[in-house]
Amino acid sequence: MSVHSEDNQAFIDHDHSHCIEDALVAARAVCATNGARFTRLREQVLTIIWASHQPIGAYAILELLLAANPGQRKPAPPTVYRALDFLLQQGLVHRINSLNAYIGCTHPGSAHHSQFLICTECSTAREFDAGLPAQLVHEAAGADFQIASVLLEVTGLCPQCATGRSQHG
Amino acid sequence: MSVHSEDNQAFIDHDHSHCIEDALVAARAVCATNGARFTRLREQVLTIIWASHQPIGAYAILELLLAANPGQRKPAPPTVYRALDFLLQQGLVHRINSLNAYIGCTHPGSAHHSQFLICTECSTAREFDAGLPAQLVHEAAGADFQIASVLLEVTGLCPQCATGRSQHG
DNA sequence: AACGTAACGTTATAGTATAACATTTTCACT
DNA sequence: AGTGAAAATGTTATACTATAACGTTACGTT
Repeated sequence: MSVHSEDNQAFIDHDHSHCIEDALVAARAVCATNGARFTRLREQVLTIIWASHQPIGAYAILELLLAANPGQRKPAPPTVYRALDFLLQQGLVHRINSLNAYIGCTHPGSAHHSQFLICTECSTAREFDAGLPAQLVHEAAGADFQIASVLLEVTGLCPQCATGRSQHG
Repeated sequence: MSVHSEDNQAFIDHDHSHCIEDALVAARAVCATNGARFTRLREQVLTIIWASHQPIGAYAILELLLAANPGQRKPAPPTVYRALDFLLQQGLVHRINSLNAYIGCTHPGSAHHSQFLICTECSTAREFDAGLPAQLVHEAAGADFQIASVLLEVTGLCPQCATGRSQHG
C-alpha cells in the first residue's frame, strides 16, 4: 500500500505538500495552546494521515509507521490508537464512522462538528462546515436533549466519479 | 444480558409490547409490498431488536437468538448479519454507526434518512426526522455531490440522564 | 416428484479496537 | 546533573465486529 494514490482526484487540483506542512504548523499551534505534547509519534501519525489525504484505517497507519521506522521501535495497534485518540481530542483529526477510518481536520482549532461528503466510489471524504441544522437544534430542544457532538456523514458520488460513471454508461 | 432493561427510561412512558407488535405488523406489510420474504428468523431478529428497545449489537442478538432456540439450529454470526442486512435493506432497522449497533426503525415504509439523538449515559437512541438540512443540500449542490444517503448521529444527554446528573451534583 | 433459487447452517478467518502491564521518556524540582 | 512523579510508548494478549466460502435445507414453480 502506498501513501500516495496519485489517481485520486484529491491530488489533482492542489499542491499536496502544502497540506501536510500547513497541518503540522496548525497542529503545533493547537497543542501549544492546549498545553498538550505534540510528540514525534503523534507528528508521524498526523503526517501519515495527511499524506494519505483520504480516510485511512488504523492498521494502514500502523503499516506506514512500521515502514517509516525500520529497525527501531515496533509500534503495535495500541500505539496507533493512542496517537489517534490524542489527535481526535485535540481536534486535529476526525473519525469517519462509516468507514472505520481517520482523516485530517481541515480547520483545526475552531470548534466544529464532524461533517463529511463521502464518495462511495473513490472513498474521498470532503469536510464541510454547515453549522448545526436548525431543524436538528429544534428537535433536540423539543426533546430536552443536550447536544454534545454531532456527526453528519453523507455518502454518495463525488463529481469526478459521477462523471466517470455517466461516461461509461 | 436481558432483553428487558426495565430501568431504561424508554420503558417508563409507554406500553412496550405494542411497539413489538406494531413493528411486526408494519414489517409484514413492507415485505409484502416489496415481495420480500419475512421468514421466521428475520422475524425473530426484528423482535429481539424491538424487545431491546435500544441499540443492540449483532452478537447480543445472536446470544438472544440462541437462548430462544434451545437445542434446535445454532445460528452463528453470519446468520445474524444476513438477517440484519435484510432488515436494513427493507428499511426496518437502522444501524447506529457510533455504537456498532442496530435499532428498529420507528417509521418504516416511508423513505427517510437515519437521524438519531443518542444518549452517552444510557445509550438510548431516539430517532427523529428533520428532513435534509437545507445547508447540507446547499453544500452538496455546490460541490456537485450526488447524495445517496445521510447519516446524522447526535450524541449527548437525554433529559432523564441530564436530570439525574444534575441531582447528584 | 424434479428443478432452480433463496435462505440458512457451519467453519474459518479477516478487520477493528482495547485491556493490562513493562519500559522509556519527559519535565519539574532540587 | 540527579531524582522522582507523571506521561508517553512498547509489548503481549485478547475482545469485539464482520465477512468469505461452502454445504445444507426450505420454498415455490413447473
